[in-house]
Amino acid sequence: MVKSGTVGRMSEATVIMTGKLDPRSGWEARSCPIARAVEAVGTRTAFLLMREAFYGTTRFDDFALRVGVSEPVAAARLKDLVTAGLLERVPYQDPGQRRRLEYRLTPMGSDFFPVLAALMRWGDRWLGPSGVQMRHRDCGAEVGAGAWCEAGHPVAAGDTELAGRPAPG
Amino acid sequence: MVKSGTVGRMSEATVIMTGKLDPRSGWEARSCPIARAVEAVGTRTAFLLMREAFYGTTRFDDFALRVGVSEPVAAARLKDLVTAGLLERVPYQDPGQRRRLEYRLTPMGSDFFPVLAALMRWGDRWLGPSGVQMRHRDCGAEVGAGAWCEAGHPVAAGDTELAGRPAPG
DNA sequence: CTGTATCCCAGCGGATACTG
DNA sequence: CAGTATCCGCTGGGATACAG
Repeated sequence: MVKSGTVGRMSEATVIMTGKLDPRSGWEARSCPIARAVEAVGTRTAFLLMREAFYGTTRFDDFALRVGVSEPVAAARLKDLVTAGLLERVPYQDPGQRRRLEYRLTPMGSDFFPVLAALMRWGDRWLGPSGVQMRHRDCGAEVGAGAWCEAGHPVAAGDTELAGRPAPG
Repeated sequence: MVKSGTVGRMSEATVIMTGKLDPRSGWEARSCPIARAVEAVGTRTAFLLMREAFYGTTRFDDFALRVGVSEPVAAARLKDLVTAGLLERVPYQDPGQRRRLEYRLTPMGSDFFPVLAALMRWGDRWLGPSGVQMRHRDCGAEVGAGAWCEAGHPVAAGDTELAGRPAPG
């Protein structure tokens, strides 16, 4: 989000890169990639806008309508996402039409896809089937998401060890 | 979040399952698994609490300290996560100590792991290396995350087709 | 069609104080 | 150690109106 505020008192010096977070646990802002990722994307609405982008939405109106937020909110969150580098506004021109701008995923934004895929799979599994299916265009098989180690093993929660994390407390 | 509010005006009848969202796009609350997943987890803080749970944190104080939120906030979000079914409070007793409660991941919560893994990988790749490494306990290899289809192909953004989504607009 | 400006409300979160 | 109670400010978000 790269915004000020939200976390009450904190010196400017503690704000690194994507920002803020508590001096008590220096861990947060400096190191934790999850914290930084959530921070970079922003709010719930931003997540949904990213979803729309993956679904192929490019026009402002469609973003607002399909995500179900008001125009001012859509404008603000889209701007945030552009600032964060996940989306970009590119001009285009349909034949015979005037010049327009559309929102498109940057490489950084495109690479966010596994997060959305993982969320989709989890939601379908634990919150009841949604009736929505995502298929691989090339082969038609359904798309899943998960974690694995570089040796190729699937990795579940608890199968991991962390290194490089600052001592807690 | 399973909370009221936030979305201004909307009849109770439109609130389905995990809640709220705009009647304009019936799609939201009913179908979109991503919207429901984000909704179920809740806020930024809830994400970070889930991260801590995966890192092995079980005690209230540690959650508050390591996530960097005040006790009231930690209490509220942890309660939400328990209500949502991601965490559970289980009693335990160390020898010679009094009875305690600890927060533990439910199966539903454990299965959220791929989302966190994907966020971690994305954060490290696009927001700069964090210095944190997650390794597979069994083999020591680093853990990644991504999407693939059931035929085994890796799937990137744009390689997908959606089915079952209500017509937008 | 693609936004911006303004006003208002409500939830999240910080701080402090207090209980078991 | 594990919370709860209270107060208060900030940001996100809805609604409406207006602009390029």
